[in-house]
Amino acid sequence: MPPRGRPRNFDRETVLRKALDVFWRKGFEHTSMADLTAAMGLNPPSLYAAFGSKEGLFREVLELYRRHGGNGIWEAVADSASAREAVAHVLRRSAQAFSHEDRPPGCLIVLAAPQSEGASPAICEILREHRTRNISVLRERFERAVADGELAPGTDCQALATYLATLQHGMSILARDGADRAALMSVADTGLAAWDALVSRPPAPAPDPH
Amino acid sequence: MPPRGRPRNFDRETVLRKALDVFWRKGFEHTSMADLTAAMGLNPPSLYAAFGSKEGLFREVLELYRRHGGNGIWEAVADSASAREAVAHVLRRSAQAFSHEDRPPGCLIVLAAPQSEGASPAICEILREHRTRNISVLRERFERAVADGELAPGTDCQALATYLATLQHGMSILARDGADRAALMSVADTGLAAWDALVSRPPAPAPDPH
DNA sequence: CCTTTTATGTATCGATCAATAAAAAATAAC
DNA sequence: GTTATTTTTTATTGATCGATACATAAAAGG
Repeated sequence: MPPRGRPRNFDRETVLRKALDVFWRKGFEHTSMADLTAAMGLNPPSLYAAFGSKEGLFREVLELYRRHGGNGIWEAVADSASAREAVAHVLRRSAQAFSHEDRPPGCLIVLAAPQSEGASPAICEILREHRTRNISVLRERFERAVADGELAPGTDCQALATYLATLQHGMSILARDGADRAALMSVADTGLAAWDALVSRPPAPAPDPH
Repeated sequence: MPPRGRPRNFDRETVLRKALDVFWRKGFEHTSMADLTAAMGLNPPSLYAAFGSKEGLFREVLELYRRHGGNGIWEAVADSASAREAVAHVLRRSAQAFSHEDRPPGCLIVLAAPQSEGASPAICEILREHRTRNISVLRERFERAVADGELAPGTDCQALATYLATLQHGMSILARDGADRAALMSVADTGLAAWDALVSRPPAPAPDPH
């Protein structure tokens, strides 16, 4: 049964995708409501009735990004067959996603509001939490790898996770600076080679024959 | 001999430091002229007479940052005794500088205007060139290290330089997200360990006895 | 002194910011 | 058809944006 009043003549997800594109290219602060209404094809009152405010719109855009635009970079980490596969996936998938020709370069979550002051504090905090969670996701996978025996006991999983997330966040800057897919993939491959070298177990000491 | 008219009652460099602090914390776009006049203690006409425009002020702030605020992260690369020392210096000095308690966290050049659209295109381009130059500085040092025999012939200097600059740029994001000096230094040390592992020459084949 | 020159303080410019008021339009319930 | 409900359209709102006009103040040159 349709609702009582006049039906809206736009699809919520369709216009959210338009908003995502604008926020992704221009960041939160520099995207004006005029930019959004133009891109979404809505008059301001329709936009505010549907999404509440610029900040509320961005929150919904961020959810859409995580569902469809985030490209599954981080979601696959927990289910990956090994820590190495998780690292390879994150780095290479990032290189691909950040150079996708149909999308703005780099990651919305890294690039949309890097200032600690200035942009809406709530927006900054949400994005910061997403970035911090990237580290946790990696760390937890690495800890499991230690328990599984893939990684040596005593491996500093927090340090490795922070290091890799930092590299991946830097790849957004690189992409935004115009790097092509080959350059991004080169960084990913170098990072993966570094991973292999970092976590290679030193030759196990000969077991005590006694 | 003093100039003809009424002397200005502020020191150019002193107020530039105030402006640097504001731009560093809030980025180019979200810093308003009202923020700047308040922090610098100037009325708008004095500010415009001295610096021309917000963009002109930022250009001078950027020069000041490179001279005094940049902390000598990249300047020492060309003169470093070895490629490894250059890498160690860049990573560790960044960890220190990005967590200096008297300064905003992270690097102005990475954080001030990450959007490709939106902020003044000229400002974005200047910052982008600085970041790109970071890669070149590293690459050139690595190429010299290959010529010196420190690095193996055939080493992909461009890939290594891009990888390390990407890591260093990511450290600004990490710092802006609140990481303390220990966390930043952990990333630096991990990156340095990765460097050592990446460039370690495979054992040289036994020289042909003939 | 008076003129010239430069900097300052006050007040404000038009443009744009995010967000709305009010009325007309389009549907369902009755 | 009439009413109730919701969306759309049009036209603005006060606030803030970067940047200035204008008059005054403070110095040097004559």
